[in-house]
Amino acid sequence: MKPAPHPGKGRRAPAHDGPREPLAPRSRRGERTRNALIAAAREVFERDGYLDARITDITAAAHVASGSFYTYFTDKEDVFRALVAIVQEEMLHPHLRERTGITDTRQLIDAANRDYLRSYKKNARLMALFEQVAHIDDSFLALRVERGNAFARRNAKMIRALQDRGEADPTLDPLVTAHALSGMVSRMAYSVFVLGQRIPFERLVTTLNRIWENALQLKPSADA
Amino acid sequence: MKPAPHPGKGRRAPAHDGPREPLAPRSRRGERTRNALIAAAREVFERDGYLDARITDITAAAHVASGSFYTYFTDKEDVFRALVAIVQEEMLHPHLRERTGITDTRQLIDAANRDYLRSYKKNARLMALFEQVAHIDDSFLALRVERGNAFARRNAKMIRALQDRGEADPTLDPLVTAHALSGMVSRMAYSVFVLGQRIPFERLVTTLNRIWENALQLKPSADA
Amino acid sequence: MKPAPHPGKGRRAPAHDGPREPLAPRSRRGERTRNALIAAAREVFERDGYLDARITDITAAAHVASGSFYTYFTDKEDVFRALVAIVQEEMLHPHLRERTGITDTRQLIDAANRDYLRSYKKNARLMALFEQVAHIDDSFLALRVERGNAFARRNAKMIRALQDRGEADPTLDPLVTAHALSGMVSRMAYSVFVLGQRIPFERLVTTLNRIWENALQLKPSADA
Amino acid sequence: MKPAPHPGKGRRAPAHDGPREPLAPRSRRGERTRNALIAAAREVFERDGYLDARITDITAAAHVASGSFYTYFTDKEDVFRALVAIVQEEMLHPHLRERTGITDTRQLIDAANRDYLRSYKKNARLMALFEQVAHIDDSFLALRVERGNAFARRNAKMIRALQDRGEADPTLDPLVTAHALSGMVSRMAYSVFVLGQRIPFERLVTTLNRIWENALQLKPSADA
DNA sequence: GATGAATGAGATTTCATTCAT
DNA sequence: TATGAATGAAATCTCATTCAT
Repeated sequence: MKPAPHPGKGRRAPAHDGPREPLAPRSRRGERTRNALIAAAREVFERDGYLDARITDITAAAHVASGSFYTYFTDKEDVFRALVAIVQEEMLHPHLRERTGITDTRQLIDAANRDYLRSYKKNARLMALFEQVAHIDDSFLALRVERGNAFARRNAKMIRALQDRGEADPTLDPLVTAHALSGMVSRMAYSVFVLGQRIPFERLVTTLNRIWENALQLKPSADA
Repeated sequence: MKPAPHPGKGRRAPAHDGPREPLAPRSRRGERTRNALIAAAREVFERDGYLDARITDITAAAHVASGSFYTYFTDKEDVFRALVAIVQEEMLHPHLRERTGITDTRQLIDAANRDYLRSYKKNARLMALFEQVAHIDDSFLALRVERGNAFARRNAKMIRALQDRGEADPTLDPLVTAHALSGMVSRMAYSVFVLGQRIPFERLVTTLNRIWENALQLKPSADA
Repeated sequence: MKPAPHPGKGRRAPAHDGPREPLAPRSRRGERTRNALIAAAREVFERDGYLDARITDITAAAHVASGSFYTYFTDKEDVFRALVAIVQEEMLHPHLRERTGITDTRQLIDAANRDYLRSYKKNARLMALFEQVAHIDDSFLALRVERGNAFARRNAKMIRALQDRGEADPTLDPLVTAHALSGMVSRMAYSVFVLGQRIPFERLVTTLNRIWENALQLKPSADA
Repeated sequence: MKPAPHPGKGRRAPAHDGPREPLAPRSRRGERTRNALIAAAREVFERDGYLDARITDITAAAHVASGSFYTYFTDKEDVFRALVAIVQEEMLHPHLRERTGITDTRQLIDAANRDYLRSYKKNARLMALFEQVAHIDDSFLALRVERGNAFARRNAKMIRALQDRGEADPTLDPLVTAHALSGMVSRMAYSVFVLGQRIPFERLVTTLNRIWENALQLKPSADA
């Protein structure tokens, strides 16, 4: 029953002789408007989903005239990109490991998983949104893939180190394993926090930790 | 726009609350047309994605007048549902395990993973499509979730049995573990066959197998 | 058809349950456009009838893009409603009787009938249109009925007063009589000014007046 | 919100080189089918109204294939015409007056009104339908007008006769009066039996009779 | 910078009518 | 005669984007 007209992705010609390019705001007022639009976009996207969100919903939520949107963004994809940028900054926990001073592998795994899941849970609606958009717009998919790869590469490095020290199953392909285990965690996060799969937080963390440890065949820990 | 057309503003509401219901074809010719439409839908969906597929593209691909679509389906979602039904029937490998007579757990895991991945690879475009639609339309998401749950329940049963026989890590939560490991495999399938992550088939299978075995802490196999 | 779009099959329903509500214009320009659309609607409706009038005919007549229609109205019914509202305001002759200072019943009847018929004649095309729409859309029928009832109640009050003063046939049911006589006049107006029944205006008024007087059994007037 | 596409009245070219003309049925089977279609048409028209009735609704109600409709009728208007013809035959009360042998004017008026109202009440849905169609299709309007005129001419004759005999107000224009009073009755019938105006049958008849008598200024009856 | 009205391309959907079986 | 699938013209309605004020 969806009316669903609209040119759909990329049917419209680029038209590069068009009007003004969206600018970075120069005045303080501009700064405020731009921020209001991003906040409103987040609100509307989370509420309606990416597809059903209309530019005018966003401007309405931002208490701004519809035309003002184009002062700062070219289209929906563009605000979304800005939103992603902001949120990623918020969610960044860089060098968690080194920072916390944890050296025990088991504790490291627990800290990483726990951290990730906690953060995912807190931003569940947003994560759902990113997931949705990744399946709609290839440029965001690429982004997500790249992030996943970086993550996996880091984990692969760790696995390789453990293998070298004889602390992990040497028959595992480090990169594939890293991909698989990271993917497993993020998939479970999606299942539980977005789809509502009923698994208690603690049991989730514990089980995922254990699977990581077992999969790598870590030596039994002292406290086990 | 969910027109959701109230009982009708004024005009006495007719008995039919909408247009004629699409019926199952009664003649051989109708059967042929319906099938042509589903085949065309598959083609168009795989080519353009769910969102950009237009009804008229489908009818054009089926060499049928646009109106004929509505003889058999109510809308895009409806053909898609029909397509899913057909494909699921095609892809059904029921009781593969028991049927093959495999009893060794390691071999069972290998057979299951290998089978799943091979099938996924073969139908990659379609799987990508299903994944996309699940992120767009909640009713399809529910379908996918349910399928995943059924799968996980089956695997959980197997894990529990192994634990009871002392062949698997007894500290693992069977259902959560099943979910996690199944999810891991399907996520990797998506990464490799849809997103094009470059991992050779054999290495993929082997690594996933090994992760399963390790995660469950299976006793070393005889041939290892 | 009242699309009456159910909550939406699957996709999470957005907050807006349909498109944007048409708003009252906020700028002078908007005011002008809205008025142009109503004027154009009147023109097109009178020319083509309600059923054959297309939205695009209206926007074309208003020299406006088709989409602009939906800035102010939801659909054909909606403009029609606006048109009715405007015309009713134009045609309102409130308290005509008291205002004119006429006290003689006969003169009052004559003034009322004459006034009504003159006005009907002047707006004949519009009246025909209203009549047509009342037979197509129940909500407009209800409107017309209500108006008729109000009218009849007023006349019934007058009849009752005359009966109380012994100046009218006491055996008549005031309300039924009022309904019947009012209906008679408006029906004749329709016959003559819309259908083109060939009766000279003066003879029409005189005869209807006389029927009213006779029906009520008014005492003969002095000038008769 | 009505989808409302369709060519609308008379937009399509006549296309006189088209397919077969609808024929009168030659076989007994054909006779049955045609009758079934008319009966079904009545049912559907009464249920959904003329505008919302679809050809396929009629064929469905008649348990006949959609194509069969065109064996007997050219379009919706055509079945409707056939329906009218049949119903008029059913409703014909010819020469009521002479038949009943009533000579007293008052009794004649009562018999005529009573008869008309009773019949109207019995066929209310159909009368509503005819009324609706008259406002939609000019050819049916003409029909109704002609019927009204014939009726009025007959009544006018009677009025003239009464005037000549000194039994009715000589200042009344007979034809206009006849039109007005007949119209009044049929309008009231519509109000009460179609629109549901709550007036008891007997009071309705009595009041209308009295208005007729008064309007004509009949001499007081013997039994009054 | 902000406003908000105007634009218009384009997909969906209906159902009367035809015609091959 | 009957069947019922196929046809296809046409109108509605949406909303991203522009631009005059």
